[in-house]
Amino acid sequence: MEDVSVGGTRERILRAAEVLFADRGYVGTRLHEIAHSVGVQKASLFHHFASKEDLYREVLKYGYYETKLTIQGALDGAAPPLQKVRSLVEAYVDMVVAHPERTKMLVRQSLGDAPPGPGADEAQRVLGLVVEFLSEWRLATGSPPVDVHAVIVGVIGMVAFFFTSAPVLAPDWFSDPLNVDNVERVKRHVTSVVHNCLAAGLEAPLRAPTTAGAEVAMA
Amino acid sequence: MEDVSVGGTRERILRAAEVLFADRGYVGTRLHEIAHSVGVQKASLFHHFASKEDLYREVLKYGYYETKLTIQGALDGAAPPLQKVRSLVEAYVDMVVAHPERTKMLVRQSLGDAPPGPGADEAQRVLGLVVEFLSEWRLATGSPPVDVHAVIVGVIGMVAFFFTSAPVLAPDWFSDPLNVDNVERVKRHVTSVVHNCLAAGLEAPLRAPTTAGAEVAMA
DNA sequence: GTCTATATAGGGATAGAC
DNA sequence: GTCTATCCCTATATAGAC
Repeated sequence: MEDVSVGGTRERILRAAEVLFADRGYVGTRLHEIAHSVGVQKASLFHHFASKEDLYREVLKYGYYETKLTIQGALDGAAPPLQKVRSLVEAYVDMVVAHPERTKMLVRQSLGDAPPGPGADEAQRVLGLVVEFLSEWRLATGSPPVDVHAVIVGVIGMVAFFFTSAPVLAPDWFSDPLNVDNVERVKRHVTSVVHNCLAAGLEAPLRAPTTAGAEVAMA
Repeated sequence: MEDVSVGGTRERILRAAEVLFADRGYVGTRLHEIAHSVGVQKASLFHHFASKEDLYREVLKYGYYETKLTIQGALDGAAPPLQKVRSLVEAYVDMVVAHPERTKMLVRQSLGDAPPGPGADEAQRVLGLVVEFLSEWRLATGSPPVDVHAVIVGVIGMVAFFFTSAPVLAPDWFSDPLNVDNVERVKRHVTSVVHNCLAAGLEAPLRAPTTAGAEVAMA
């Protein structure tokens, strides 16, 4: 998988397409706009990609690839499991913050926006990594029968919703998804939820640090 | 606000449009499909609605209206607050299950799918109802400084994601959003999360009934 | 109030010069 | 590898008969 972060017209197209696909959806995005955003003519796109659908799939593939890297990175290493859970949440949130478009695209994809393609399989494989980790750990520690899938899918939904939909739904409270305070607030909340779910039956249930700053006035 | 559940061509158009808009998004939905689904000719739609955009807004307006009714219904009455919280979650989940299309549409809307219109204001007003209820209750009970907005927005995101995206993301675990077991599982999980968040500092932290049936094998 | 027929526009994709 | 010009199709919307 090639690095998309530097030069090359092909790469610049991919990056521009990601933003636009995320913002307007597959059908809502016009090739004209992508081309304009890159600074080339529409016809030039067809030299690099066979079709709009092909371009979309390439963008999506790269998104899944990096997501998988992020998750695996947090899962590898020898840290104690409970610490890993925290790293996982942090890494995931950081990735969402760093690439909001990508997350928006994945949400759209899961709404059934575009040609299914190979995307679904890839997503399930990434999900499987986390499920496996949590399941094994849960069995090892003998924590009560938590619905591991529910925890994970719930977290993905929560985080995605915070950064993609909350600015529209609750602009007075969460106007800027890139704001550092907002990011910290989400991390704290999500970590707290996960810990409560997983440690629900343990001796000393972990709580996320409940800072007073978490309090926010009504709009 | 007229009742949409019975006869009338206009009403049948609204219902068909809701399903299609939810499934394919605003741009992805063709007026031809809506007409075909109702069993009339495309041109007839323009007798009932001024434009595609007008039709979309009408559908959306009705969705917000019923959502508001649901929330208010759960909030009214004299039940003890902690019980109300549970009713709120149940009522919300039930509504999502009863009208998956509506929820999908609202998620799409919050992704920025369509002409903003009056929708955003309406959504914020509904959200405000819940924020107010939880905030007042939290102050009264003196529970620790929870981020009320985070809890609510998180729950909305979780539930929406379970029923709209999970079937695509984790089909082996959550293939059928209408399955009774799945619905119960979601309710249990969400209620548990909310209780843990709100009762985090109370004397006897409430836990949702953790049935053994919640456990699910890896796919 | 619903139909058939048509106007008008825009989007994806191709041809072929440079 | 990028451009201009163009083909072809589909989508929204309108006109006007019944």
